[in-house]
Amino acid sequence: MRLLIAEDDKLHRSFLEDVANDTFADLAEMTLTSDGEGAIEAFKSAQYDCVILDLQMPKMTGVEVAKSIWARAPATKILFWSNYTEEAYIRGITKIVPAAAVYGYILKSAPEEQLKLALQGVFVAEQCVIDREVRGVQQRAGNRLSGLSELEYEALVDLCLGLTDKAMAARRNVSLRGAQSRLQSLYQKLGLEKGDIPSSDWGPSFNSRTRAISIAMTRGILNADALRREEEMLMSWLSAKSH
Amino acid sequence: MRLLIAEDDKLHRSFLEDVANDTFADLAEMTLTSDGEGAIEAFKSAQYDCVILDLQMPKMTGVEVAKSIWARAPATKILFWSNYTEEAYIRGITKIVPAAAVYGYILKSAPEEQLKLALQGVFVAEQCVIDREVRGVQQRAGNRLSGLSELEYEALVDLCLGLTDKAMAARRNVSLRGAQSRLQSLYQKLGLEKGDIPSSDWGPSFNSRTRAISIAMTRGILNADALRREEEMLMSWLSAKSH
DNA sequence: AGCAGTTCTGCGGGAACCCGCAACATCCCC
DNA sequence: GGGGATGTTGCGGGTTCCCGCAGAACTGCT
Repeated sequence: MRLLIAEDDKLHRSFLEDVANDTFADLAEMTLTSDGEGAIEAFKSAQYDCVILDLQMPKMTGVEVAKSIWARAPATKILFWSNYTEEAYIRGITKIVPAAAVYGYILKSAPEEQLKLALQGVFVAEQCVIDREVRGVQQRAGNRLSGLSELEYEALVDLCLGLTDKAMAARRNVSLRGAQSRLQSLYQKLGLEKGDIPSSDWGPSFNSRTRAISIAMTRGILNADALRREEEMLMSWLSAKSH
Repeated sequence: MRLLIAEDDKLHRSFLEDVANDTFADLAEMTLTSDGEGAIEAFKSAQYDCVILDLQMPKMTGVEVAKSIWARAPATKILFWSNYTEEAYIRGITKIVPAAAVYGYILKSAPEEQLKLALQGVFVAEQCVIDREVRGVQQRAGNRLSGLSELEYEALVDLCLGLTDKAMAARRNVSLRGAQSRLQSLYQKLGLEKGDIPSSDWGPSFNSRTRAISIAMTRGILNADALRREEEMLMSWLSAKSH
């Protein structure tokens, strides 16, 4: 077994190293990296069949690293090992996981025992091991009623970036009304009914536009990290637009 | 010396324990807790002169814990030990630190050597030890030109919570135009000039209201955690308003 | 007192936004 | 081919927002 580990926190990294050494007797090689670029480079120079990834690393998300790895070798088994159950990451993962790929998702707060089980399950037994809590979020996100569709998610991103309706329309190639329509269904999904707050005396307390952002951020549908990445994508689109 | 440590990540916690044991020979007592409530309770039942706090813990921020501790015993020496340099936390700290209090702020990413130095500096030599990076943010926040005034910060909070102008006016006890005026100066401070994006052909690309939120979040002036706390304060104000 | 700096206020107009209504266009499934 | 679900588009009007102008209040400093 050849194992690659990417984790920026040095304590967590050496912890993973210890547990891996403890769990597997047949480790042909183990490589440790502290960021996404390092992981991708390491994977290019030598093939690994098992990978442990921290989501939330400087510069590059674990999700992006996984995407690059799976693009090169779809059979690679990946265990995601993260701090929180941010919906932003979970959505990203379920979007890039290949058809029959083996992967796992476990939280850092879980006891060591569970981590060992996950390592065994994903890397040896080749089964998907998803933490209960994560599973819950994943299911909600996939649910047609409570989760956001791809289009609604796009609208949310544009909204959080601070675009106007007109700009959204231009970016997504729809009419102005089309963009507004997407916003409307987004508001509905996020639960922005008029009677949210029991009818205050000084009129409507919430501005749908900004309230939607507030809800998205507190629920973790989008986080500051994802926002920074989306900002970059917006900028590159902007410069491409002006040929 | 009597030392209290609050840190939710168990790896980091035991690391702190080791380093503290390693650094100080005269430890009369050391208590470890994994959340804010535990720390406050521990501090009530037995006096400590030195405290290490993680910001960003579940339910209660290290900032709130520090506030409670300093309210009870202003001479307590506190070392903040955090992941990132979120302006949200730094602003909170500088707001609650008593006149002549001794404290320090060091990042988890710093090498062990620096942590030891900070422990010595704050707890023994009784000097303030602030990480360079943090110091930079702190200074920018205090600067009249680039940093936000208290009023502008309030406006930002209300904005990010999704309130309407009218609701802000009601909450802050100013006229409608007053609230809008605060927003205007906020926009200006955040750098929302009209020519931000080089004059796109399809009109103004950014909605000031949402763009301001975007900038605040990516810069870390406000984070999801702080937002959730502010949300609670808003709700309690709301229910108080309707007696 | 005088003066600068900051904040609050009303007024008014132009722009942006929210959304109900109604008409299509797809696509899928029975 | 007839529902059904989903997504797009135009129209219209009521609301909210953004902001320039100008005056008033309040601070701290000389």
